[in-house]
Amino acid sequence: MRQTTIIDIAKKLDISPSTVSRALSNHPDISQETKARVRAAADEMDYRPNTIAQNLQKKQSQIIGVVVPQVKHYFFAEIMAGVTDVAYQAGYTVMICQSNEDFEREKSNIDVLISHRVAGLLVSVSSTTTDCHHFQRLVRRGMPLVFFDRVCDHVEASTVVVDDMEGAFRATEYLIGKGYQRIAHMAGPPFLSISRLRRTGYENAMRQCGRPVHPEWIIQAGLNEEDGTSAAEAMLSRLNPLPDALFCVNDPVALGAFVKFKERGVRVPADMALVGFTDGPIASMIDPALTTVRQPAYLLGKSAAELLLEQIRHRESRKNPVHKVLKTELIIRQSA
Amino acid sequence: MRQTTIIDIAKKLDISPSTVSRALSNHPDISQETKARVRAAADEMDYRPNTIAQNLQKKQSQIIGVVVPQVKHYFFAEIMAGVTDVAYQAGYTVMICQSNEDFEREKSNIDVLISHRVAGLLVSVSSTTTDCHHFQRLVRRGMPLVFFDRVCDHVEASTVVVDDMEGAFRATEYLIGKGYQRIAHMAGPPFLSISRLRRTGYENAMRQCGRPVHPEWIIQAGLNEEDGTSAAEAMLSRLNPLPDALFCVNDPVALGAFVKFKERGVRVPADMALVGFTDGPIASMIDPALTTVRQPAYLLGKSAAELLLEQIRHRESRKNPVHKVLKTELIIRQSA
DNA sequence: TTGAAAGCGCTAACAG
DNA sequence: CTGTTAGCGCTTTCAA
Repeated sequence: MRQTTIIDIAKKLDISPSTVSRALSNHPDISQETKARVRAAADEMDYRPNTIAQNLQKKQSQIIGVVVPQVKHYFFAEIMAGVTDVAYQAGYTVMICQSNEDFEREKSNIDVLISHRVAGLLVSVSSTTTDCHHFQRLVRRGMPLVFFDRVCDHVEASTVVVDDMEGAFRATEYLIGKGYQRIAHMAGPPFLSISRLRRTGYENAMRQCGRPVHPEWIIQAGLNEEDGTSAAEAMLSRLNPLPDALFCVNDPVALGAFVKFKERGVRVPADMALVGFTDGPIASMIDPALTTVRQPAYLLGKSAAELLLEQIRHRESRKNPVHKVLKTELIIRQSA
Repeated sequence: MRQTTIIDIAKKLDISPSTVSRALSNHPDISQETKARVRAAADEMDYRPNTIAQNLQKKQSQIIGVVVPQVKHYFFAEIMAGVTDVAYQAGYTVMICQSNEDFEREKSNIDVLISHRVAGLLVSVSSTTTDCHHFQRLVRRGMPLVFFDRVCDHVEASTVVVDDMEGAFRATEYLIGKGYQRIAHMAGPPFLSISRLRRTGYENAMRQCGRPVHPEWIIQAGLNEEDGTSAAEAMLSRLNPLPDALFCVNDPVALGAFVKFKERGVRVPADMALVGFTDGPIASMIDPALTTVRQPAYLLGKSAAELLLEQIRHRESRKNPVHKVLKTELIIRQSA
């Protein structure tokens, strides 16, 4: 598609391209009359500035690069909404890549975004990411970078997360307070910060209340519904006596377990209390409704984007990483 | 962030930038030895090609622009997953904008994407979009453009949609076959193609089975859960006798109505059969599980992206818009 | 097999 | 107030 350029306008008006450029950017030096003529011509010729050329010249773009594990997960989709809104307000556009929880793809996504000379990077690492050296290099070279939700330790970058440990602690504490005796935990992929923190929150609450932490009560699962279902299957066949309460690393896993329990006639909450983490749109819709830890997803995306913009605009802020922790809230419903 | 350029490499190796460029793109003219040296240096210096410069030179980018009403809606998030995957495979990146169902923002999104000289555009129009002239202009000027799900009539662009009318027809037909007597419909925003088609499908099924189409049985709603809730509220207070079945424009609306029914003691399906459209992740989780028309969201995104790539790569295909219609499937569960 | 030079569209000194 | 010029990083003729 052939687009009108500043030169086309200049020719038509018989003035120089620089005058057109200045007129378009409302430079004070240019006369009102010229500005008016230029604007009229630009309008008529359907001129759209070539951001590519502008960016090349300015040696940086107004693009925010985002890498998420899976766009379709409600949690990330909601975060994206926050990011996109903030970016739009600030005149930035977002370029989005999904890693599909694959480390290699994550690296290649980053490369692509770097090649596009994005102004900054927003990333939530994949569950298979164990090596964070490429992030360290980026930061060292001055690339504005903010991790959200799933962070890389040992990287001097700003982060925005929720109080995973605290949220998990409160949820477990709540179950203990309700008198449940055998409280199990379905944990997420071990390398992920969120998995570790939530698990630790669970363990701390147990210990602090004088409960033993039985290793067999910690069931390794993933992050998806299927993982919850299969982990529940395993739990049902292996544990005797069965736990009477289950705190899951996130909603999807809790929902997967819920489905299995229903299928097997395990009543929630009578036989098994159930608590999730996220408070996605499904939580309140199931019966019994899911007790869960609410994460402010939109706000998380918004904050991450704001932090990144701050870093993009102020070089110094890059040196002082900020670690923002958003409050979660235990939403008590019928499942526990 | 200062990035290594082709010139840095050239200086270091004491050869010309053009040689470096050619070596990097594996040009046959360059000797193996030079190529090896260049590649080694590029690696060592952590060189990343400047896509902006490449694009400026090629006068087009490897970016696909996407405009959706709301990224956080499951349906669109899933579509995005399809788009993103296809784009990644083909070496394209996706730039995403959300219109938030606002016509002005939609236009401004398009402007931004055009300014970035995207290779093509994928759009699902907002519910407030009634004027499609800007799209017509784009197409006339040769911009590859594919509408998905929500299309603009009278624009010579390719489209990928599901068989909305057919899906709605089958759903309604099913309700009739089950013996329901007073089948109502909650319709979406009137300007949207999907709203009109689904409504028509409902009406056609009613007529074809010799049922009268009572205007008061068609309740105007929106597309979100809140809309379903308030529409149900209105229905409950205004209609007497109450319908005994309700076909909704989409899942969220059905879910919103479901919540209201539960609250008011209207039993589903005993007092009111309920059918949705989409088959999002909530549908199967509620109790009774929602009977709904399944839309292949991921496939829709994938097809739209493929169609767009085709148009980007082959000029001629732009002249012959393709209209792809994906099959839906009636998923029968317990709510009807 | 390699180098020099021009140009993609735009901005910003510098000059007038 | 406006024009000239150079240059952002890269590719690509045209020459050598």
